[in-house]
Amino acid sequence: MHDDPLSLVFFALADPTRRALLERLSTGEANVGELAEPFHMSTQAISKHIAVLEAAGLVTRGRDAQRRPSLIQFAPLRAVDDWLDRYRLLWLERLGNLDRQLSKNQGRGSNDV
Amino acid sequence: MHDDPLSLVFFALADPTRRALLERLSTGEANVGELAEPFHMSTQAISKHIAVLEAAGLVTRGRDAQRRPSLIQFAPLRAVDDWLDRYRLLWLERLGNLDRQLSKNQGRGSNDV
DNA sequence: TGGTTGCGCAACCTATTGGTTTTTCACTTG
DNA sequence: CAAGTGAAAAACCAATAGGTTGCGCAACCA
Repeated sequence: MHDDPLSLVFFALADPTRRALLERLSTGEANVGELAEPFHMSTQAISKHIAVLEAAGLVTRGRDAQRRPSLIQFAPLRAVDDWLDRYRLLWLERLGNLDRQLSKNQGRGSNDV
Repeated sequence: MHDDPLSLVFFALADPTRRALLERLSTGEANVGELAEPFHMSTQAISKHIAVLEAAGLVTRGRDAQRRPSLIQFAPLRAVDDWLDRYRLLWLERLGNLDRQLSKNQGRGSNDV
């Protein structure tokens, strides 16, 4: 694995289980046991997944007696959003061109978006 | 690797080399030889990276004589954008709360964003 | 004090990555 | 047709991902 921040975030998100964990955490903090319940996977496996999310900065872990609740963090998601920015312009531009194409010569073949 | 579309996209993006390739391709199509040049890596290695991008739908490959130019595709990036939507609301909300906190009681401790 | 709960850590196993080199293929050109 | 070129395919290898089980530890409970 590459360890630059953005790669860590993308890598963390490249797994349905971890995205589901994140979604669950977006409704409020939870400890490992609670997070593991919907999945048929050991709590240790979930714990590892959380560690990956933590490495990416997507969650932080607190302490409440012997529980270790995970809390979602949005900053890395904003980083993804920022990274997307450079392409947003391009895909809008391409949509614009497409629109122009469509309105210019209506009723032709060969379209590839 | 999990093979659901979104995981493939995130996985493809979780590598600085592949993100650089994508950025290069955002300026126009290019064949493997051209793409490989800035990196000190074999063209075969680059070819594999492109295959990963292709699996995610981020590029398509055309044909021009014996060249096989890669062309960027924006749809998967829009999918990422859509996926982010569900969190955008939350992080804005949190920013809103933060703003309210800040304006309500200016000059206190304990802030965690 | 002794049992239970929540969780992290380490060891271990298998599948996959990410690079290499070698081979094969498709196409152009002399 | 033969030779040269751009690139994919295949075989191979070391490192890592992602799961498992087993163990230990700290905090609660009886």
